[in-house]
Amino acid sequence: MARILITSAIPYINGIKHLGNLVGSQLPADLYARYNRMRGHEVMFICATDEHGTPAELAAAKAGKPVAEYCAEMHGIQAEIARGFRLSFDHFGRSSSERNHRLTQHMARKLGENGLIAEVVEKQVFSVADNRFLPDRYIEGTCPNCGYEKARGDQCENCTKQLDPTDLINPRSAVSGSTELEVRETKHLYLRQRTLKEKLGEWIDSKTDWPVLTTSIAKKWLNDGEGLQDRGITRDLSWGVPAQFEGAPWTGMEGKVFYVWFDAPIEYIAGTAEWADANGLDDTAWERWWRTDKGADDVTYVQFMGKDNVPFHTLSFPATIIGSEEPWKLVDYIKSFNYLNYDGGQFSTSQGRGVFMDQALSILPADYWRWWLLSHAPENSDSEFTWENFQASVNKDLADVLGNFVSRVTKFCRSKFGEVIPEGGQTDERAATLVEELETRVRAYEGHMEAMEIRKAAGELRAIWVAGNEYLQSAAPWAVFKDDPERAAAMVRLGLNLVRLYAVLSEPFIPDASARMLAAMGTEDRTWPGAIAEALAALPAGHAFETPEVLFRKIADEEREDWQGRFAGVRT
RNA sequence: GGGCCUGUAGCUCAAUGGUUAGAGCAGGGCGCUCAUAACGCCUUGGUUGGGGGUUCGAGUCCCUCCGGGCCUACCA
Repeated sequence: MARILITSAIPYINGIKHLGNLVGSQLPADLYARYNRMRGHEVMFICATDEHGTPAELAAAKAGKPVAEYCAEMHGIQAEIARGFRLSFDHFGRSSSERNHRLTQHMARKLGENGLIAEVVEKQVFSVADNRFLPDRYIEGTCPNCGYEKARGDQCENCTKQLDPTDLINPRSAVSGSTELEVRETKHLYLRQRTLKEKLGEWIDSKTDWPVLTTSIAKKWLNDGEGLQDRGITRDLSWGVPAQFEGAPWTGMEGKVFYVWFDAPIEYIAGTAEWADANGLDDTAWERWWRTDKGADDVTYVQFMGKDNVPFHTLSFPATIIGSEEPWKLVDYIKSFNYLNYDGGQFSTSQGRGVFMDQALSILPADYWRWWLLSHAPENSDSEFTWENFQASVNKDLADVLGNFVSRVTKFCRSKFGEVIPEGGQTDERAATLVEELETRVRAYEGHMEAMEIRKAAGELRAIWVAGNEYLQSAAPWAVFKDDPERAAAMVRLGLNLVRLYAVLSEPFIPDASARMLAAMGTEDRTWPGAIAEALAALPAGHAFETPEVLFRKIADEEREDWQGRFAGVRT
């Protein structure tokens, strides 16, 4: 039994995430966690909300609420939606937790003691009306290059020219529109990543099995231009982890907080501590997942994230861990994803374009989305959601191939033998052929799941479902029944056992349907199949079952057209 | 501007430099009737974005052009 630590990139607090966010981190992480639990491994699966930073403060202000209250509320909403999608976190924490405050400050202090923090005085734009320093992109003005009037301080989206906020003509605050802007001096702490460049480079080079997407982004940041740069890890904000605390080896940081990207990954650790707290366990319970001096030596740590998160997980966070010179567990494998696009364009939170997690669940149950998203996960390149494709995949794969298989087996048995696994008869060579095929396919499925080849795993699982229909078609128990009911009984017994086997194999993808299939078969036996022949004998003759309601309903053309129109425009 | 990824059948995607480029869906034909008009079998369909090169051999490696995407360090 292995011990596997899994973290999903933590979703930002300001609003409900769309399906692209879901499929880029939380959903594949959940798939992997569920699979490993099914295989009997000890799994710790942690996620949280990422609650600090300028956008959170602005979103709270817009909602007319204190930021702490706003975040608490949004955390509750996101947690509820995560449950709706059956995301099986062992704990869904908060980066604003007391645990994360303490651990973030601890890390900063260690880094300071190890000479890895520099104090830097720099100039930043301050908005008097907003009473806050503005990040570059929150300053708008006319582009000096192309004349576009809504250019941002970091870059003009019209001509793509890189800008400095002071380049802008008629600069104004993107928050309030105020033009009362001043350049002020402010002191910040910098993490001296340059010092760690060599160690980080060696570490990345040792990860030869990581996805190209992951290592190429890391290497680019490490080696491009002047190489890895030191990075500011504090901000002039009020909501966050205070950068000044008892024993901190620096002064003059009053009223400043750590940068959200400094404290967010630390929340993976703090979130595990929150898990221990929530379950009444002491520190040793979470430290055995994270401290290699306290039992985490045999842990395999896998992170899931969208490609935009990669630099922070390959460089900044490891710099924090390595720089602390404490025995924290470093990540073993990073699975990164490209983006999911929506019907020819991008999902857009600001424009309300695309399907958001709450809307998705209001239309169809979680399994429908889980299946489509996972079987189309953007592993190698950006992929695209279209309603036609969604409808076709769900109807064919879930309703016709799997759902109808369960339906035809159970209903045939009910009408000929009653709702009990029938006895008697022998299976023939067709059954042997099926067992042989499943043996190969199940092992291939396991291989893909272990390698986190999600689309390939989905394809293999589907082929396993199809094999059941092929068997029934060639065995034709409905014809055999007419003059040899016992032989038909053996075929049906096999078919009903296939339903149980499919429930077990499919659990990571479609947990609700899996549970319904097991319930219908009247069993709680979720044993992962070793030898297929044995697994197909789990339900003995005489065992009672129930004929389930339709497992997956089909999506009608009119529904699809309705949804297509509903999610094209601006969210109301 | 720079870096990386990407372009394969109508659609979504596969193919350690090695037979005749494969699947699923859609399309066509046949079969079956247990089942959610479902299932099974057979089948049409490709100058692998264009051009050049390396190689006994290129979807794959190199150059170039065209198209799409991401990142580019103060959004997260």
